[in-house]
Amino acid sequence: MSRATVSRVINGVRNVDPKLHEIVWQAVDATGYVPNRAARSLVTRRSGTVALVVSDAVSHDDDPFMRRFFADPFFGRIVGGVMSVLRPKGIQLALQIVGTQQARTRLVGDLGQGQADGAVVLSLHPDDTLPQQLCDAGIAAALVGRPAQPVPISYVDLANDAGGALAAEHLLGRGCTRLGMITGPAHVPASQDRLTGFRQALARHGHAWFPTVEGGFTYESGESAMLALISQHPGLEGVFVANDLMAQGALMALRTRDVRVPDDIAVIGFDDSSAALDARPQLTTVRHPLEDMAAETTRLVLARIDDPSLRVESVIFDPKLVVRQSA
Amino acid sequence: MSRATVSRVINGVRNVDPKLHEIVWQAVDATGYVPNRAARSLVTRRSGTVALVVSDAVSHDDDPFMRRFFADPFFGRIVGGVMSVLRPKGIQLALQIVGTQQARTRLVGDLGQGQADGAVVLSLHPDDTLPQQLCDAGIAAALVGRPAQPVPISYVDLANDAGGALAAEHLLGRGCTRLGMITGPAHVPASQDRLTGFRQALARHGHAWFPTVEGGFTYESGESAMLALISQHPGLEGVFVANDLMAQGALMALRTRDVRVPDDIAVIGFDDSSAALDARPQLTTVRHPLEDMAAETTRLVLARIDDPSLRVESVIFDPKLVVRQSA
DNA sequence: TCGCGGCCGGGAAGCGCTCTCTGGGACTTT
DNA sequence: AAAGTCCCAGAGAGCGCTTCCCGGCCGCGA
Repeated sequence: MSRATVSRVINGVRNVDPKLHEIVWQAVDATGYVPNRAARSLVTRRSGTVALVVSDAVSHDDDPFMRRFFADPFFGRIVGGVMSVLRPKGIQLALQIVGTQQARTRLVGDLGQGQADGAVVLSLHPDDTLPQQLCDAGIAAALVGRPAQPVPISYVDLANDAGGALAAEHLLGRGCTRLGMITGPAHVPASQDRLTGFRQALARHGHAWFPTVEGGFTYESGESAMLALISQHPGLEGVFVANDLMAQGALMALRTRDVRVPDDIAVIGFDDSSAALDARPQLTTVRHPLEDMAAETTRLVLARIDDPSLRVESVIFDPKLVVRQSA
Repeated sequence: MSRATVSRVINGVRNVDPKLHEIVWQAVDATGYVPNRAARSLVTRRSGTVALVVSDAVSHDDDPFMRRFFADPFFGRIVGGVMSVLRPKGIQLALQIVGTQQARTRLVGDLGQGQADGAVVLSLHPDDTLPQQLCDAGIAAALVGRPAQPVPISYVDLANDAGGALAAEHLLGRGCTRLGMITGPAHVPASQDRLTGFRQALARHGHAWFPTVEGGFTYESGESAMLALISQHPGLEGVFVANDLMAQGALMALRTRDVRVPDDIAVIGFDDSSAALDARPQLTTVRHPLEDMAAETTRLVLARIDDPSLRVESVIFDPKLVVRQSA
């Protein structure tokens, strides 16, 4: 029997005599034959791999930021989401971290040459050029989170502003009138949107202004932000915190000041991460379906690999409020 | 100029005329040439890839365990450690999750055939057959954490028992006499070792027995374990908790009972994860250098790829006590 | 019975690269 | 000056696979 026939059977193309078909599979099982991926890639010009690219401005791995980044559930949840769609299809995941401009250019070259068929991109830097480069090179790619600058590339994002609005409505619905917010870093798009949504919802209800303190998405920054907030604005009844980790810190701050939650001050977090469940009282929070979003991003990439002529697409997920004890 | 010469220049073999050398690199820069990885792999039989394999008994990705696993810093920290040694060498990381026995067999086949040059393995299941399979197939691999069953495969582990001893000595050194422990799941080797080390150190100081409660490495289990511990053993002066997350929960439990830490009860955690810094008071804990260990595991794999005749090796890291506020 | 059309299997090319082998040029040695 | 030596560039094979193309076989219709 010729290699050609075997190849046809294994790839399931064209009608091959069922008897031969059977014989081939038996032989494969018996000998434990595994096709050589490199050889196959060489001729099909497909690698059967999707890259998960983390693009940042950090060049060395021992950088504390990178350490934090990997230790943060954010990264793992995205990996989990991507894997959940790749695994059933037998597609490989290759992880790529690019910090320098040189690395970015190199990555685009490698990708363009077929190292991976497509890329799921996490662009962490506000003026990251990677999305544009990917786009120019015609690589099947999609971002998790909207690009900081307008680039014709597919992406999946969360309606962060709607999440902020959800928090506002809930707080208002509880009867809290004097509200405040602990925001994320001002330069992060998601932070901005959460603030905007919260602000607009309050404005619709006639609340023209509310105090804010900027945090850094860390436990400690949430703690100190809350301390600052309550000392400067003693009458506060409700606080929206831009992520759960900060909210957990905020809760601790309130506890040390003997402020009861939610009776004295109601607190709403954002993300519905494990920190929300680990906080006491458990956090009422806005659910950020990161796994689902990463999965959807991956599907977008896969679709584009199948049909490169597909137009650029964006999918916006709606956040949901998860009511627990803190508000 | 022939392809052979170009190949030699790019791979830096043999003495090539410096002038030609220069010309080639100029041409490469000018045309943006990127070597085809598949073609290169085909002939060199090297993929330039190392796989990070997570081997577990879970077959579907939506499994809550897998979700937890990815969201846990454990996974990310290992990825970070592996990347830190792979990245400078330009080696790719391919992520593989294998849940079923079939997937394991398939993985070994793929690896044996050259899909990756080696594997860093996270074996999560006590009677996982993967280490043995990898070993039988002669694949360059090493485990993070010792194998549950004796298998001639390289691994990197932490001297968990020494960590337990460190905690015991510190607690004793503070003058705490009536000690207790919140352990991890009994079937996890690392849990057992931490308990054993703690017990033996106490025994050396004449403490024949101490109360223990088994937890599940989660915040909530730490919280309820601590509640159980102090209600059953009111005179406790110090508690060793088998990981930081449980310790954080334990701290919260003590706080709700108005037990002062460390004055009434001293608490020591394990891992030195972000939970240790986010706890109030900040946790005194045993540092688990997971990134460094993952990096070392990767180096072991790389060494074995370079020289398959290398003998099986194990590297045991020593834990260090990080003294903060809780003990 | 012969011719034609439709399928199925095999031959062979070739994907892009590395590497051995060989030829030739330059330099050294006798 | 001739022969030997050494080193560098090019020719070409071949890695393992897919796929185009073609030949042959079978079935159906005339």
